[in-house]
Amino acid sequence: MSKLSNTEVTNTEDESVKEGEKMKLILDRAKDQSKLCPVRDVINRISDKWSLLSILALGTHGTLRFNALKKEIGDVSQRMLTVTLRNLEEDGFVSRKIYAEVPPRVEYQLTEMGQGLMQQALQLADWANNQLPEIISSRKKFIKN
Amino acid sequence: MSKLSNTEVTNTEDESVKEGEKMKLILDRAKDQSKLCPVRDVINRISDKWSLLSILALGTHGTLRFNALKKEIGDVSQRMLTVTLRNLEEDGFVSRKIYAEVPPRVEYQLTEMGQGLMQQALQLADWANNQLPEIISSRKKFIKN
DNA sequence: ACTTTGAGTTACTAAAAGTAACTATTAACT
DNA sequence: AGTTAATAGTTACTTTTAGTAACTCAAAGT
Repeated sequence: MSKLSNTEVTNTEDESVKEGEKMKLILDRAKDQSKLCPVRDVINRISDKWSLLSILALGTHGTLRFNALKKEIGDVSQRMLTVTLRNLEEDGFVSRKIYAEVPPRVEYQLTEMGQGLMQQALQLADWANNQLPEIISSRKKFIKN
Repeated sequence: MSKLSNTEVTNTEDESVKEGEKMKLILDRAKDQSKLCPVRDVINRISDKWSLLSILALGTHGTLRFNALKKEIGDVSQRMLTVTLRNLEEDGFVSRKIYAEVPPRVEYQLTEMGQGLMQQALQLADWANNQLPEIISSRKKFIKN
């Protein structure tokens, strides 16, 4: 089935580290609250209302200034866009270039890693799109019962 | 009803619908708040603190009773696990079987679609794992400046 | 001297996530 | 008979997070 990684996860070793093994490791990590879990981390980052939208918008446009991005997304407030972009910047998904002008100009774009994240998001989105009918029908049934 | 097309991700059509096109459609959908967006939907569902963990736990164990799942996850409260499972059930990612016994027995397991979601999650997790060093170093730098 | 512009902050309110303590049911134990 | 134990939840409450509206700053245009 689906190739499990796009960036050559596994090493010199053979492919015998299978899904099951990997899954176990990931689960263990997720369960252990003491060390940081990349799954949770990434999920947490993109799980708010605006991160994915920002990433997708930047992905489609290449470079956008703050207000252009804001307009592109449509209904995000200034504060939330700022917060979102700071978070994405902190993790290295977007870069932020400030030009010392007045009025200020700030340009945002995806980093390479950000583009990778977008790829991931798109895959998920694609899958989600395909599942949508089933999800919707499941919800309808659930409400009935 | 029967599973409709969850293994059927990519269809009979040629591959000529490329990323760019797909991306645009997805973005448009995401931006239009009036119709439901599967990306947001799925992201929202798995973005809370416990959904992914539940899915991964069920994925590794096949079937689990409520308390077994609770123990497996470790630090989730009863209420949050209930809420999480209801949400996952509502969307058709997990199934819930109640046995009329005393004390009650309720068994949870992933549906086929739930397994698909887990695959998606694992891919994301795998990618995230690979990016972790870069994310961490990015965070360190960010704090400094 | 007053308004506009871009990219934010600040101070606040609404909503969501999370916790601790309670319930229902019946079998088993004392 | 009364108490306890087990499972799968609820209810009532508190803490966190998301979100909004109004403000700031510096220079240029009118």
